[in-house]
Amino acid sequence: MNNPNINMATLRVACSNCNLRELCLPLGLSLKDIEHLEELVSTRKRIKRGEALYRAGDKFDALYAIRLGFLKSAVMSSDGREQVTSFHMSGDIVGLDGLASMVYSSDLIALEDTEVCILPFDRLEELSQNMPAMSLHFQRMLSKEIVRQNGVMLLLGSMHAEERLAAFILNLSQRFEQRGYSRSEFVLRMTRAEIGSYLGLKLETVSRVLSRFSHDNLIVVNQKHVQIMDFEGLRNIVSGQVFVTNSPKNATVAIHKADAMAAPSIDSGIPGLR
Amino acid sequence: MNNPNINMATLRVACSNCNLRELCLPLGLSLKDIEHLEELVSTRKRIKRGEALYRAGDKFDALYAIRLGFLKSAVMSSDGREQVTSFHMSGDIVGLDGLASMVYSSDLIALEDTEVCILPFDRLEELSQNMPAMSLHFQRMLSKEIVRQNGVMLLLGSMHAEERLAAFILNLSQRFEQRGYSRSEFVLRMTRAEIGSYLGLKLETVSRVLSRFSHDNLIVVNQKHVQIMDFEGLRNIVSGQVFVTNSPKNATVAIHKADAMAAPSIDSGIPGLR
DNA sequence: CGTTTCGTTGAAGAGTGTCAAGGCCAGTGG
DNA sequence: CCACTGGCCTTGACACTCTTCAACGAAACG
Repeated sequence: MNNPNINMATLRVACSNCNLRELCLPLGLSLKDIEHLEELVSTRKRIKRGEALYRAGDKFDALYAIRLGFLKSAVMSSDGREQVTSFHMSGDIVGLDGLASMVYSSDLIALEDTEVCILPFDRLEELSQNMPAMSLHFQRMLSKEIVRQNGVMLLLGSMHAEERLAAFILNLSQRFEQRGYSRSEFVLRMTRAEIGSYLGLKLETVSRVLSRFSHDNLIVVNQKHVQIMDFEGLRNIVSGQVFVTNSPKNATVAIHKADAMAAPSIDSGIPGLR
Repeated sequence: MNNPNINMATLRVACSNCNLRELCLPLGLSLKDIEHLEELVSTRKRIKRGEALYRAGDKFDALYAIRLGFLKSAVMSSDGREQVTSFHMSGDIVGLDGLASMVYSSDLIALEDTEVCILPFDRLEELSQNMPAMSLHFQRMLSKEIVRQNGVMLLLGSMHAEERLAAFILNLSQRFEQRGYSRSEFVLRMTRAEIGSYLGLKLETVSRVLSRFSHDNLIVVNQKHVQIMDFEGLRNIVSGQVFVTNSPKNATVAIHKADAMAAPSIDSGIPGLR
């Protein structure tokens, strides 16, 4: 759009200055390590809303660190149904699925204008060899994604619509908070249909459940704008204790369950997963 | 049980002789590499049916290569619901979820008496540094697991009970075949409830759908024994073209869809995923 | 300002879940 | 060897959640 020269200049990377550093880099890197890294991260790239950063079947040649924006990953079934497998925001690293067979296995689509840092894979490979900390960090990221997906499988496999949506909202809230935004008020970048695909629900169900939450004063919804009014209430729904639609179950039981929930140690980051 | 000395002796590892090598090792390792590897793989371990190799919250200190047997991974929701996230058989590497935070995030339970090779993590780390091929192979395994889980999410998020079970049976069949067993006749090592948990269904639904498949001559079921009679029929169900219960949909459309299905290139190994 | 996409809501129906009863099988102990 | 037990599987009837179909309103876009 603008003069490409100016773009290239302004887009030169500086991981050391990047305020997303804590999100995508391992802790305790030396200055020298970071210099190495800045050689790796060659350039940035901008994707407009609706465009794909890559598509299933494209040759895998890079990972991407999201600087700004919002994207979805999705896979397609043989008969054309789309399944959104995750939503990504600033600080996330995407493209991890491409490593398996050197071909991306999912589509990555920008839900709003997005800017990413390109991490070319061949240089990443070199770097891993010279920098054990980097290699380990990379493996951790992959493993974290596996753990996250375990949480989604739990959600898809054993939760009701209300639990899924409560968990979804709380998870988004948490991620916004980590990035310095409000945890209680944010704008959904995806459509109801995309939320539904991610949660294994139809868009009408998503809309209805959000309305129900709104009616019960758990949240305020206005199209894409969401404000959380009652975190505790949402958490109770995730734990499968309260169903806003039906007669409230035995309150004593609910409290006992809440106690039980306080105990577990591991925080998966996915509401509802122990 | 037996004399532990004898056990230790017979249990000394020999990756070079192991007939599962192609499954768990990267191709093109030098003899020297393999020698290194055999230092890594210290000992084996036996787990009896019903026992856990590890549990969520246990300190992560090793990966395991399954030599013989059958296991399930499962995560638990805060209110006690179990979600089976995968079934593992010989040649699989398990424990990948532990790397993320150095603590396993799932339970790994043997569904039959099982024998595994222990890959202590500290030695794996060393090895990765001296052996780039190993490090890359390891990253690929992690990425493959991510791709597999994408397939499961597709299944859980957008398929009907019959499609899920057809996909499940075909996937098992394929994995048995890869290991030299019959692809058309095998024994399920897991219960209906465990299949249901994995597929996001109740055990009664699993039972009913299997009965329906049996009634339609797609398979023969006798408790845990399954024989596939009609692969094509199962594949059609996965593609969402045929529903055995209902009136057959427009046949022409089905054929068109089948054509569309033939085109895509990537084989995810998960029936139904492009 | 028209067109399109997106979101909400209602009514009816399909697909699974729930509850319950009974059968099959392996293991155990008399 | 047989009866008993407990776990697993099957099947039916009914309830319920979610989907489907449809209509309409609101926002976004060119």
